[in-house]
Amino acid sequence: MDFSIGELAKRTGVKVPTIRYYEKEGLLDAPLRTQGNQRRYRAQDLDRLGFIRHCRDLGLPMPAIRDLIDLGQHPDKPCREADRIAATQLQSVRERIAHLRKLEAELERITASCKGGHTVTDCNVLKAFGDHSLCRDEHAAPTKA
Amino acid sequence: MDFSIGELAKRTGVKVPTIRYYEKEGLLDAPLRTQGNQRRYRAQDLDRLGFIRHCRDLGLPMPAIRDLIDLGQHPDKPCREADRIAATQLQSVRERIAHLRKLEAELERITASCKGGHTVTDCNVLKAFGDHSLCRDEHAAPTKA
DNA sequence: CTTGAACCTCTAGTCGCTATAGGGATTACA
DNA sequence: TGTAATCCCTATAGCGACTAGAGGTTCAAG
Repeated sequence: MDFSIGELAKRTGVKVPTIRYYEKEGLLDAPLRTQGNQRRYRAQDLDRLGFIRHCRDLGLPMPAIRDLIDLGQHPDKPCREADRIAATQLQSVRERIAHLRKLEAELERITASCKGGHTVTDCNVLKAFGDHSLCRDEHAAPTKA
Repeated sequence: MDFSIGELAKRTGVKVPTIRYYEKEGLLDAPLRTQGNQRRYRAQDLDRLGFIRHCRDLGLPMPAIRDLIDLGQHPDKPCREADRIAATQLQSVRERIAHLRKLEAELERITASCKGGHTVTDCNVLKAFGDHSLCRDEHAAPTKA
């Protein structure tokens, strides 16, 4: 019926300190304790932690997960908000991909410029790292919105 | 000839506290100071900071930048190391892209599952966030090597 | 000579954990 | 019942790469 934090960790693949951290951050409810002050969890905590873990794997930041959990507690609310969170995350993922693809292109160009020139003095790689004007594109990190 | 930290910031687009941080971390040499203890920079510092900034824009972690700078100070060394750093970074960028593309696919699927079902009770988006078995692929974050 | 902008150092906060220290609880087995 | 192994507890500090703020000093222009 009840199980320890170690059991919960084993069943979900989430590490023990991380579980305690989620509790402190309010993503997991504080569970009952034994007389000796140890946490004892139930099936519903397993579900909740599985939800959190999947959201984290999908890259959602913790405030977004908090919002989704709150939403899950109010079954009558419209699910527009959940959809908005998913869409926002999708957009952010796409922006990060776009940025990384530019980096990929520049880094390809930079590594290709190494003709085995042997010493640092005439090293195109070092030159390329130093000089943005050699780049085809802008590629500065996006100011996170 | 010499200029202040604010000037250096303006010319490179790197913020003043960040410049001080780079100095503390050993990426920038400690510059000369005025009698009143204010930093005064020269052209070479501008070049160095430009190099650092471009590397950061390309996503290089600070230890890699440190290595490149060290390398630049020893013109006789082979540039193999610089090439290796670039190649490593390229690989890491490619891995991150691969991961994000999986997330993108799952998030597309999740957002598409919202048929405007109106309330949370029958919200496919929330279900999808909670249940990895609905996903087509593995998409957990890669354990960073 | 005064004003106001720019500078100084130091500390703490960001995010999502992870690691460690220094202890107490539980469980399995003899 | 004793004891040893393994678990669990709290609290604090660290990661990377900055950013923000407090509280005080110096510089440059008028």
